[in-house]
Amino acid sequence: MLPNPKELEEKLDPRVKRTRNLILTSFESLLAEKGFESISVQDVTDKAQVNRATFYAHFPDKYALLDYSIQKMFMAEIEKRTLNVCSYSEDNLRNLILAVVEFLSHVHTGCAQSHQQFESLIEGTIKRQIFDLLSYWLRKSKVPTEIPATVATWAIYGLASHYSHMKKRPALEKFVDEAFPLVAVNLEQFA
Amino acid sequence: MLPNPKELEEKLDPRVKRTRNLILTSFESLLAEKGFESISVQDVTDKAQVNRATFYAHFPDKYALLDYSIQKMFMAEIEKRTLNVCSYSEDNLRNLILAVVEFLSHVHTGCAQSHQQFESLIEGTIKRQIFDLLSYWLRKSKVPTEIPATVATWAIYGLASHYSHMKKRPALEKFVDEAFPLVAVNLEQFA
DNA sequence: TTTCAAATGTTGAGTAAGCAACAAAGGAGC
DNA sequence: GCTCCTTTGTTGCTTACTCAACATTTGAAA
Repeated sequence: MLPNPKELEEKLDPRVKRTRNLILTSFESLLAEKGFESISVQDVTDKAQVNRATFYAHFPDKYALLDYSIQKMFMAEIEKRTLNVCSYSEDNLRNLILAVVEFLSHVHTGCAQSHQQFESLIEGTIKRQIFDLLSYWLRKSKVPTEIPATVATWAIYGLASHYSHMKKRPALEKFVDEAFPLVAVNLEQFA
Repeated sequence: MLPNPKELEEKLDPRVKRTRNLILTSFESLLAEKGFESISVQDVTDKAQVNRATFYAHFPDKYALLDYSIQKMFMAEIEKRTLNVCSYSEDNLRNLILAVVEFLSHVHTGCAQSHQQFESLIEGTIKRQIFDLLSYWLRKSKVPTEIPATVATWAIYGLASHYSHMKKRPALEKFVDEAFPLVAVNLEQFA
């Protein structure tokens, strides 16, 4: 179920793809300039050179746009490591942790401001993505995966959030090496 | 009459502006890769991500597109020097010669191949632009300007063409200094 | 508190772009 | 000559985008 959104969006009307990209690009460049809350739909459509009514034809509001944007960026991080076309293994799990950490760090450096509101929106979106990915990895399992996937999801996000907020960040590799076993233990039955 | 095409095109439907820009950008990047004759309308619309039928809604054929492209690029060169909002003076004339020389040189370096066919299409377009500009410069004259403007137009283009085809080009300033009086003499009655 | 400007969503009618299918015109190779 | 394939323009129908106008909501200043 997971590795296919590509096919879907490639069959979209070219105008739709173009418009969404214009909106997305505009939004991401605005995020680099100022805080999410101070960005208006006007701002986005002005910079994208798209009519405001068109925006609402694609997104219910700017929160949906943030969600969409986060999803796309995170997915890119996942696909870069081909974690979207595989199953559970310790190695993949380690890479997933790395991906989440790098993604969150990237968000914190790339966005002008990130208030609590903003961060928790991201948190929800990313945790959903992680959970879906883990569920996909464990899809062949004969035992229920919901609980272990949930635990792992929260643990991974928590680790990444912690790391990206640390004042003195340790080396990435070292940090992941230390944290990894604590997550892996919850999933070792699927290895 | 001359300095206003801006206003006109700023009132265009945003979709039209967007589409024309996509087509134009695609075309200019293709010109940098291969010869004009070997570029098909397909090539242009593929790279522009625009439907082929849409192309024909904007341009009769690829020759019209070339014309449009040359006009825009040349106009940019003219506007950069604010030669579109002034009247005849020796100084402006010198700058015009410089602009044409630089434009033609730019074309010869920026385009992959330029056959005779291609060059004469450009020649026609540019000469029309030069002539219109000179006519605009002389618009307040009480005597007929057609003949002198024609002579100057051909002279200027000829100089630029000559320069941009030279094997060993002399310094630009030196060349223009030498050529300038020969053109100016035809227009000195308007100074 | 009141006021006022700015942002949010929504609507209906007009216009541009996409698409598939077509006839016709080269151009390359046999 | 012929075939085959590509490119060229064109068309009718569908879908997406634009625009102006509207009623609400929000937030900041008076």
